[in-house]
Order: sequence, then C-alpha cells, then structure tokens
Amino acid sequence: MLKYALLGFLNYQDASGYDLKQLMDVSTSNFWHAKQSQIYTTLKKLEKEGFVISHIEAQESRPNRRVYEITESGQIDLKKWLSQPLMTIESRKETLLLKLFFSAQLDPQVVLTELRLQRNLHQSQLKKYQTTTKDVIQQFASSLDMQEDARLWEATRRFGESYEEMYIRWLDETIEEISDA
Amino acid sequence: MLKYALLGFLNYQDASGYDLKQLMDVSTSNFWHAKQSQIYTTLKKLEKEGFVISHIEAQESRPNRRVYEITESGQIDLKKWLSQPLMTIESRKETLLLKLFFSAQLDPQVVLTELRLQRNLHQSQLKKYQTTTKDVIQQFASSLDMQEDARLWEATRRFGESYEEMYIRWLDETIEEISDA
DNA sequence: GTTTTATATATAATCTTTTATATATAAAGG
DNA sequence: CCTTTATATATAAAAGATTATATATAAAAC
Repeated sequence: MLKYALLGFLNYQDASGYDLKQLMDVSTSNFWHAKQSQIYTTLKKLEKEGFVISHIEAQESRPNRRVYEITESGQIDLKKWLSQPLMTIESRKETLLLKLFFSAQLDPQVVLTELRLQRNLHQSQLKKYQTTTKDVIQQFASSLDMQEDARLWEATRRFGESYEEMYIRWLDETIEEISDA
Repeated sequence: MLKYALLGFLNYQDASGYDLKQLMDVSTSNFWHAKQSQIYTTLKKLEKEGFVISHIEAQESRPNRRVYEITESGQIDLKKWLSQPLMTIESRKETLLLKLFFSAQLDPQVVLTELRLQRNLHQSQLKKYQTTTKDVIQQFASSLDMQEDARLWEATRRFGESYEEMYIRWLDETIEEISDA
C-alpha cells in the first residue's frame, strides 16, 4: 500500500525519497507512515516495474538527489486503485488495549499510571492536529493553490482530531472505572 | 507482540493453536488479530524459547491436539511486559484515509460511493460490539467466574464501540462536506 | 571548537505478517 | 448422496516493515 502513498504524492509533483519522507511526516503520518529505508526500497521496486522513472539531480554543497517522476502507467494504476472501493473495514492493532485486556492480575496502580501517561501523549497529539497539522494543510493549499484538494486533506486531519478526542474520553472513563474498583 | 497475546491467553488456561485462534477471533480481534499460520509458528518459537511447553492430546474421531501451557518463565515475561508502560502512542494505518487524501481529482460520486459503503460496514461492526461481543464477554465472565477481569474486557469492548461511533460520525460529516462541494 | 541538526542515498539483516498449500475426519445441511 | 462446515496442525513462499549500518557535507547551535 506504501506504493500508492508514494504514487499519490508523485502525482502532485516530482520528489526524491528524502522529500517523500518529509512530506509523509507532515501530512499523512496520522494515518500512513513509513521508514526511510522502506521508502527507498519501494521506489526502486516501483521504477523496476515502470510506475516511476528517476534521474540524478546534482547539487552544489549538498549530496546528489535522485528525483522520481510518476509515469503514465503509474498514474493509471493509482487512479484504478483510488476508484476501486474497499470492501472491508480495517482492524487496528492497539498494544495498549492488548495490555489492558490481560492486566486483571496486575496492581491497579500500575495500570492507572500507564493510562494517565497515555492520556498525556494523546493530549499532545490532539493539540498537534489542531495546530501544526492544520497550519501545514493551509500552507500547502495556498502555496500550491489547491483549495479543493485541501478539503479532503482537512477531512483526514479531522479524523485524527476526532480519534484523539474519542481516545481521551475513553481513557478518562476507563481511569475512573478502574479507580472506583 | 503476538507473543504476549498468546501468553496472555495461556495465562488463563491451556489451549491449542486452534483454540487460541478461536479465542482471539471472539475477544481481542477488535484490537488484536493474527492469522492461523502465524499463531502456529509463533507457538513453536515460544516453545523453543521456553515460554511455553506443549503435549499431544489424543482425541477420538478428531485430529490430535497439541495443547500449550505457559511456563514460569513465560509468566514472568508476560508480567514484566504488562508492567512496563508504553512510552509512545501508536499510529494507525488507515487505507480509507490514504485513498481519500489523494482523491481530489476523482469524480466525487466515486468517493461518495466508497464512503457510504464504509458507513454500512462500520455500522455493522458497531452493532456487533453492542451485541455479540458484549454477550461473549458476559458469558466468559460468568463461566469462568471472573467478574473483575470482565471489567477490563468491557473497557476494551467500549473502545471498539466508541471508535465505530466516532468513525460513523466522521463519515457522515465527510459525506455531507463532499456532497455540498 | 565541537557537537548537533539537516541534507541525501543505499543496503543488509531481521522480524512480522499474509497467502497458499497440504492433509485428515466427522457432522450437518441440502 | 454430495457438499459444506467444523475440527485440527503444519510448512513454504512471498510480501511488508523495522533496525542497523555506512557514507558525506554544511550549517547552526552551544
């Protein structure tokens, strides 16, 4: 699936592996992320399969960049993937819930400490969506003059925001429930 | 991490690979799932590492079962993992959001069809948490006489319920937003 | 002046997960 | 009578993802 994340970005503009990593980190990291090594190996694979092509760009006082460009074949494949509806919902992996599920024999104070720590972390994440992420989207939209595209970017940001609000509410309820026991 | 899911279940009672797959499917699948093949290979690995031991149980008119039991080493390792707080929050991978993020050039009707389909699927999942999953937890709790443990199981179920409620609200808002455009 | 941060790519090794395949039997449904 | 479902385990192959390591330079921070 990382394939389509990369093609999706390259469909907007040419970019190097480094650029793509930066782009993902400030935009899709909420719902899609990848390690640097995976991005570079996937780009190589996509070039071998003909979905992208690359050329070296020399720079003064900086290492050379390998800039990737989406091919027509890549654009067709991307559009096909986007048009085909997902027939299932995804099931997440949430380590915190796995731990909680098996924590009955544990000292409740240990569990509460963990839940409170998670609350802090999710609170920070929520603030990030409401400030940094929101700003990044607005900047991208105005600099590229893509107010229409920005509506969908905003929708994905709101998902992250709603998710964190829900998570914090659930943590508060669960902390109270365990405290009362 | 599947390691700890398996040890967590085996800490309640001995079970075969088949049993563990069934157990996960009706209890933790909300936030933790695994394929049959992965469960069997992980159990083999855990036995080699001394966290579990197994013996063959003969059955009449059914294939033999290999029943696993947690060792003291396994119990210690599980407890250690449970006690150690997670220092980060997890970032999900949501294919629907990835598609939406790159769908600006697509016909809005195609996007709306996908979102409405997802709404149906999430509505079904929500109902499942409110009925089947809730019942399964109550049955387990009374059959094993573990009302205390059930409070935490209930907390993880409520997470699934809240998540689906949030997801449906977000889908409704996003569908409206795209319809208006 | 030395360390850290940012720019930039690449590969090896490992771990995790999924898909596919093989085998075997009995009960239940049609 | 035939097909499907449920019970039960196991491994091979492939795909996907993480961790670690290597190299190189310049600007900024301390």
